[in-house]
Amino acid sequence: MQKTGFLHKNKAIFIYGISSAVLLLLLKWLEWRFMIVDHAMEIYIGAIALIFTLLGIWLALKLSTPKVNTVIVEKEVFVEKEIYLEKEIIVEKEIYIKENPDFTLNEKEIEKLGLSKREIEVLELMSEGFSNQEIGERLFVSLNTIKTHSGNIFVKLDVKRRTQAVEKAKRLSIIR
Amino acid sequence: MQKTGFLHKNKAIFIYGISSAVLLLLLKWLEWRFMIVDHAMEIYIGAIALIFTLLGIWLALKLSTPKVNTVIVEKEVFVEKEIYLEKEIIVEKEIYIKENPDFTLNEKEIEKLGLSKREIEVLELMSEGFSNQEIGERLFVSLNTIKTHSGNIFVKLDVKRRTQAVEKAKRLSIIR
DNA sequence: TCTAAAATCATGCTAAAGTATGAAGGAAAC
DNA sequence: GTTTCCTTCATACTTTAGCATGATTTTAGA
Repeated sequence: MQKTGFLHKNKAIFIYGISSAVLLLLLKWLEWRFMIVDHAMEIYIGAIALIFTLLGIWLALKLSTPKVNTVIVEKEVFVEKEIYLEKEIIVEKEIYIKENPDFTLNEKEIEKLGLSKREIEVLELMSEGFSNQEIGERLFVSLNTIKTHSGNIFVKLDVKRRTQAVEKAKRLSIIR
Repeated sequence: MQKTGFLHKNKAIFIYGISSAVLLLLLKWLEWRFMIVDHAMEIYIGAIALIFTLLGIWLALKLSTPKVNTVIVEKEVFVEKEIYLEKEIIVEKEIYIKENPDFTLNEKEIEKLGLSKREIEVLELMSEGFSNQEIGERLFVSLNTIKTHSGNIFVKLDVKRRTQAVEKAKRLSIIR
C-alpha cells in the first residue's frame, strides 16, 4: 500500500531514471559502434553519474519525506458500492465519505460561545440540511421556537445565515 | 494541447535532461583539456559525483515539493486571549484547524451529475455561507442568474435546499 | 458552419428564513 | 426567595430563497 503509493507519487522520477538509463545505454552502443573513445572510461563515468543521481534523489526523498508523513492526517475513506441488476449489468458506484474518525467535540468553544444543549441540537440538524419546520418536527417543538433558537445561534456565532453558522460550527468542531 | 500539457508537467525532467547534456559536454571538454594532468581523473570523477548528486537532490525536491505545499494548508479560526490580571501576563493562543489535506476532487461524480464549471463555483460560494446576492456580486452576474444556477444545482444534486446541497456536495467530494 | 450545451437575465410568484419584541414556565444558582 | 438562564411559544414584519417559465447570448464540439 505504501510502496505502491510511493511508486505512484514519484512516478516521474522513476520514469526519468529508467529513460536516462536507456539513453545512456543507447549512447554507449553508439560509441561502441563508432569507436570514438575509450569504452571502459565512459561506462565508468556514466555509471557514476547514474548512481550519484539516484543517490541524490534517494537522499532528498529520505530527508524530505518525514515532513510529509507527520502532516498527513487521513480523514476520508472511500467506500464503493456496486449494484447489479439482472441481465443488464448496471454498475452504479456510489461513493461516500466516511465521517471524520478523529473528531473531538470542542466543548471549550461551546462554553465560550455560550451555546446551550438545545442550540447544539438545532445546529446539528441545520447542518444536515433540514428546514426550520423539519427541525421543529424532529424536536417536537414549534417552528417559532426553532426560529428563536436559530436566531440566538446566529448571534452567538456572530453570523448572518444558517449556511454560515454551519460552516463556522464545523470549522470550530462544534459539530461534525 | 496534450503534448504541451505533457511538456509542462514534466518540465523539470526536461530541464534536468538538457542541463545534464550540457554538463556532459562541459565535462567532455574538461576531459580533453586535462587529459595530460596526473590527477585529472580523480577530479573529474569527483566533480561528476558531486554534480549529479546535487542534480538528483534538486530533481527530487523539485518534483516532491508541491505535495508538501498542498499538505500543510492551514486556516485561521480564532484567537484566544487569556488575560491574567494579578501578574499582568497576557497570553495569546492562536488555534488553527487544518484543512483536509487529502482532498481529491471527485470529477467522476461531477461528470455523472452533469454539473458545470459555473455551478461548481456557485456551490463553493454557497458552502462558504454567501447569499445569492453576494455570490452574484462575486461572480459579477445578477441575482437572477445565481437563482437559476442554484435551482439547477438542486435538481442535479436531487436536493431541496442549499444547506442540503452543500452537505451532499461535501459528502461527495465535489467541494471541500 | 451548424448545433447543443452553458451561461446569462428577467418576471411573477410562493415558501422559507430571519428580525424584533414580548412573554411565560421551569431549573439551577446565589 | 429572588435572580438568571434555558426553553418554549407567539405575532408581525422584512428579507432571502426557491420555483416556473421563457428568452438571449456565448461557447465549444461535430
